[in-house]
This record gives sequence, structure tokens and C-alpha cells, in this order.
Amino acid sequence: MKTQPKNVSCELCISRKFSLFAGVADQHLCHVSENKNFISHKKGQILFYEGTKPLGVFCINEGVVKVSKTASNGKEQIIRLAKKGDFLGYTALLGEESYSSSATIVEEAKICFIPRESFLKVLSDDNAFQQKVTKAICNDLGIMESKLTDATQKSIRERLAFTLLKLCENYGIEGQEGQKIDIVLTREEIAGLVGTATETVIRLLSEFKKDELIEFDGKKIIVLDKKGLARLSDFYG
Amino acid sequence: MKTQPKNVSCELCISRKFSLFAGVADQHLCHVSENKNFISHKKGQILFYEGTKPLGVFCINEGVVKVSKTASNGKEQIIRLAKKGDFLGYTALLGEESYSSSATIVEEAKICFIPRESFLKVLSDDNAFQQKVTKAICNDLGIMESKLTDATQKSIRERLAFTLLKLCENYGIEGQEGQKIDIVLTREEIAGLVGTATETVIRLLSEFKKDELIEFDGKKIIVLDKKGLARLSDFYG
DNA sequence: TCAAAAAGATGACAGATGTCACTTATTTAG
DNA sequence: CTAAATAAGTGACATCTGTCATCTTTTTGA
Repeated sequence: MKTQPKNVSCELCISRKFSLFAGVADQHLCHVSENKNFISHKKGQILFYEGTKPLGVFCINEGVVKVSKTASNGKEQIIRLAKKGDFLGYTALLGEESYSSSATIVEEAKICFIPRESFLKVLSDDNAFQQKVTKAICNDLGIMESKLTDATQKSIRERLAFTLLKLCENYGIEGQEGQKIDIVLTREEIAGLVGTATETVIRLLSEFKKDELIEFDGKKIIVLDKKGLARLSDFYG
Repeated sequence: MKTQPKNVSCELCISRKFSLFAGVADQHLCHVSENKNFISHKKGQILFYEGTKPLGVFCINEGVVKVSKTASNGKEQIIRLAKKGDFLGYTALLGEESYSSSATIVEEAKICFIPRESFLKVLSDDNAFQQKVTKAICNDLGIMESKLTDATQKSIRERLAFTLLKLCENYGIEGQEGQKIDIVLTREEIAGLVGTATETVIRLLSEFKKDELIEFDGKKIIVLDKKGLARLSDFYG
């Protein structure tokens, strides 16, 4: 976790247009630029631990980060995967509480750390930004409600099919024979995403493969039949 | 759903001290008082439906409201129970989206409806209020993360035990033989809260009764052994 | 007050899913 | 490059939980 010599300014950051900073005026951002730290991380490194206090927020410039919680049985539940342009840790900061989850690098990432004060300053300086952050959190809440409902009311098979579709949406790249999910996740991580046992994921994935819904390309999954997965993921197609 | 003649002002409202309006200056509240509608509702009445657009927020003065989502299998997942002092529907409003869930009266309720404009006005007039709302939403997100993790990683028995403890915390009144959960929920509603089938709740509740963890007083549940339930609700006690 | 509806309860049963144990393949590190 | 560690895969098996069917009890409403 070393600080890079080149500190790309937020104003010039390429991933800014995907982020909550998209519409923020340069004059508000320069304070952030001056105070943030640009750091690169390797797979497996941890940005923050559940239960610790937030000192600022993280902004992902490149790469993939998993936000997860460890259940009382020791298994890891992945709450969501964050990617380029996503902010991390602001809910704990704004909620004035400890992190409710941990964040771990899944794929080689470049990440900026924005200290608490700088982030709060933009928030109070720029009303539109404040509003956008609030909006984002509210949207997240709606998503969590759906996830909770799915978790209790759907079978593992349905949830796995749904998870694959979502991954496809977020990390899919077109190939000749369907979309390739361009992100390497272990079976254990997929299990954490779905909320099930690793063995169950392995079994269901090979079932999906047998049914020609997906196939494997090394460690990556290629989705051959989106419609089929969609049909599986819900009681109605 | 009739408008009451007596429109209690927010400034004088007794449940205000439990609510997000607690610290708001009277001068900011009077605009709300003038524009809100005080309405009383009967059990079973619906405040809003999932999928419709929010026109304002609801503030519960008295009673209990369930916030729920209908899963694709037709079953109802109860996201949370709201009570005196709780606001409803502001996440959809601030998230600029349709309601992600429905709200239904569970126990005879008195509820104020605050029109969109009035609510947004207080929000922009009172910075501390804005901050408090943001904080509340962030806290809710943390809670949802825990609920999701519990839903995927815990057994139904554990979740039911946990649900009973939570109900006890929120609606418990001291009795001679343990705490009585002073709210009437059908077995189906408890099932919706836990995220399981009604029959399973019935069976587990009678198992809990047999094990002298709880007993019934009419439609209400008396928790006899909190420690025992806590032990059941988690792998570590 | 009485019939209909809703809620509660119980049994039988099947199937999905978790656990455990073990093997094989792949990756990592010394 | 080889050994160790990690990940993937497979089988056996138990059991929790959902579904369906049926019955009883309670509540509701006309």
C-alpha cells in the first residue's frame, strides 16, 4: 500500500465521469485533489475492516473491490462488488458509525483515499453533490430491500442464475459465443455473493454448463443463454 | 382514510421527540404543520404501494406500520416494522424513484402526511435536519447489510429467535413472567418478517414454547427466556 | 347470532442444500 | 522447479424447510 508519485487530480481523472463527482465544479474538487492520496493495491489487500472507524472515503479509479461481511458462522457474505467510479465507505462516515462491512481488493486496483474533512467540505460546499450522494444512498437502500427479499424467497439456483446475469451486466464483454464475464472470482467468492456453500455453487455451475447456459474460459465464465438464465432466475420469465 | 378535524401541529406533537424532527426549530416546522394532513388509519389499510410514485412522506404519530415487498413467488417479505416517530417513504422521495416497498397498517395508527414540497423545504432550510436524515439512511443501510447476511447465513430457527428478541426490544413490556411482545402479528406476518413459510413459524413457535423459551397470552407472545433465545439466534451465545 | 372467512395447527412427504470427507487440479512461493 | 498451499470437483448423506392436504379454532361481518 504505497503512495504513488503521480497524483492524478480529480479534475482530470478519467473515471470521474462514472462517479458521484461527475457534476461537481472544479473549484470544489481542487481541495479534494490536494488532500487525497493515490494508492495502488494488489489483489487480496484490504481497504478497511468491519468494525473500525472511517477516516475518509475511498474512490475507485480502476479495478474491483468486494464489500463483505463475515457472518457468525465464519462465512463471507459479499454485499456488493464495487468498480471504477464507485465510492466506498461514505455510509459509515455519514452514518457516524463504524464500518458495517469490510472492503477487499478483488482485482488489481487504483484507489484514491479522500480524507474525511475534504469529503465533508465538498459535501457542504456543493449542494447538488450533497443531493446526489443522498440520492445514491437511497437507491442503495432500495437495492438492499430487493436483495433481502430475493435472499429469503428465492432458491439458490435462482439466485445463482440472477447473480450471473448481474455480473454479466456489470463486467460482461461481447464474445463470439455470448458474453464473457470479465472478472476472476473464485467459487468461494461466488458463493459469498449468492449466499450459499461453495460446493453448491460448484455443482450448480456445472449443471448450468451441462444445460448449455454457460461455459468456462479458464477462470472466467461465458454466458451463452441469457434468456435461459433469466427464466431460471425468476418464477416468471 | 379520513382527515381529522383536529390537526395537531408538529411543534406540539408528542411523538416528535422520537422522530427525525426532534431537533428541528419550530420556525422550520410551522410550514410543515400548515401543510400536512393528519389522518387516522385502520388495520389493513395501505399507505402506499410498491411501484407508485411518492408524493410526500408519512410520519407515524401512533401505531405500527409494516413496510413490505412482494416476492416473485407471491409471498410477502416484511422489510421492517415502523412505529411512533418513524418516517416512511422518504427514501423513495430522496432517491427520486418509485416506492421500492409497500406500507400497510398493522395496528390502529395515527399518521401525518407531509407533502413533498414541505418536506424538501425543511430539508433545505435546516442543515442539521438534512444531516440527520442522511445519517438515518446510512444507519438503515448498515442494518440492511446485517439482515442480508443473516438471511443467507442463518437458519430459520436462528432467525426466528432473533426476530423475537428484536420484537421484544421494540415492543416489549415487562410482565411478571418475562417480557410480553405487545403487538399482534399473525403467524403469516411473523413468517414474512423472518422470511419463511407460515407453517414453519407455527412449528418453531410451538417448539420454542415446549422448550419454555416463550409462551402465549392470547395473540401475544411472552418471552420467558431471552438468554435462551439469544443462544439459539447465534452460533456464539 | 350464525355462517363464512381467516388464522392456527398438524401430519406426511419430497427435495434442495449444507456438511464432511476425500481426490484432483491449479497456483504460489521458497 | 518442486513442495506446499489453495482452489476445484465429487460423492454420500442427513436434515431442514417448503408444500400440500386436512382439520380445528377464532374472528368477522351480514
